[in-house]
Amino acid sequence: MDHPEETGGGAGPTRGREATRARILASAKELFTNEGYGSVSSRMIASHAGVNVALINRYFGAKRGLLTELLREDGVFPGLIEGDPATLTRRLAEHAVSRLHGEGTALQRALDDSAGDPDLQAVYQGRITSAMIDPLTVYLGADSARAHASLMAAVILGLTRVRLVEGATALRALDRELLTNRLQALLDLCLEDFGASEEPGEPRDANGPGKS
Amino acid sequence: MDHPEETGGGAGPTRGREATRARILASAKELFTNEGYGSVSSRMIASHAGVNVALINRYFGAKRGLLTELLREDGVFPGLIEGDPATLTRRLAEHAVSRLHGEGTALQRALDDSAGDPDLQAVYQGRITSAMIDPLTVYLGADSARAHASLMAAVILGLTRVRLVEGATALRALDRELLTNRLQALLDLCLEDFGASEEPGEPRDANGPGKS
DNA sequence: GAGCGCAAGTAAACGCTGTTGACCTGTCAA
DNA sequence: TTGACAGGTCAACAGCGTTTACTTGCGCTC
Repeated sequence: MDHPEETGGGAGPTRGREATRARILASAKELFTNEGYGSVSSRMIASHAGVNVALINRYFGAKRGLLTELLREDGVFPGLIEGDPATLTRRLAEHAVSRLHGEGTALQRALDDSAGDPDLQAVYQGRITSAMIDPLTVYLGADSARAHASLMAAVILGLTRVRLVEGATALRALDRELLTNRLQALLDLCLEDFGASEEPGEPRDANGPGKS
Repeated sequence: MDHPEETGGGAGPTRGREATRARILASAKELFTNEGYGSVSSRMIASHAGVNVALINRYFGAKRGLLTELLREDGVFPGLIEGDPATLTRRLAEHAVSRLHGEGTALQRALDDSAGDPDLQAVYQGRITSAMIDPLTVYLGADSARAHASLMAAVILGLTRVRLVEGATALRALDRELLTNRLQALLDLCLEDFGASEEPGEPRDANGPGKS
């Protein structure tokens, strides 16, 4: 198991289990970041890493395994949920706007763009639930917490989706502060107790924002 | 294979350009509906339709062409946007909730579930913009109409996304009327004029819906 | 030191995909 | 009768993710 010395030591060996694993992972990260997930084949990763294709499946089970691993270290929703409850929606809104503007890890951006792929879908399926909805649910801790959390997730994910599908040029052109405020208001609204709080017959602005 | 006269007309010939096209389309629809898009291969469609694989590409350019064609007749957002402006958000909310509950065309449901596929993504990319965001923008007709429309689209698409990724069990367990009301309120909020209307420092319910 | 044994790495294939170009074939017009 | 041509077929292409059987290299024990 433990591989002694590994020639030269220090900076890192170029052979051996851990070294190879790391090399594959690094290549995958670089290629996914630059080309997206779907456009990068197992063979490309392997040849870029200077290893055999079969090793990808040996070490990561399948191409999808690479994704899981990369996302684990990258952290899709880094500690947004812990913290002062009073500013939760503000933090989430800022995070979402930041994502909308293409900020965040280069890998995150690339994966957002590849979000179509079934593999990504499958991996996100777990991550969004476990890294976002579940913690939110626990955090809120009320009866219908899960529903509130799901609603918030919908708003946040929907924004990513619109960016992907339409470009969200108009949204990105808005004053950032104003957009963040609006988003926060939406998230706050997601949190409000379900019940008789709304009056459906009385939309606030049904004619649009200033039809003039 | 059967080689009838096809002069009988009426029910339709089984050979000839239009007949073959229709047969392929029907098979694609049936298979996509039952198995999803990604799991159905060109060869499966062809063999189900009793035609040669090459004909799919001859008549529809590619597998993706089948999708485009099917979606054209199916109508993803059937005339929701025209109508009384005062009830626009209500209609959209009801539509979204209905989709959330898995109602709508069987094909729509199936395609929602396959939404991952790059092909679907590409086709939806055009459709969501042209069948939802563009009309909404025109409909609203204000300065920042596009931004409002994008925001509404985000909420609606996000809901689909959450259903896909998490199941949205909690949301579907809610009283349907309450959920629709909340959704309508969210959409109304999307429509409000951007400006100094919100006070970001004062979240409505930051501790969650009744931490008790 | 010789030989064993296992982990690391490799080569070649498998079965599948969407797609294409060359080839038949039946029907209709000249 | 002959030609043209649309409709239909077949076999192949290039690529994919993945797997199986194999070779190599290294440490450990006898």
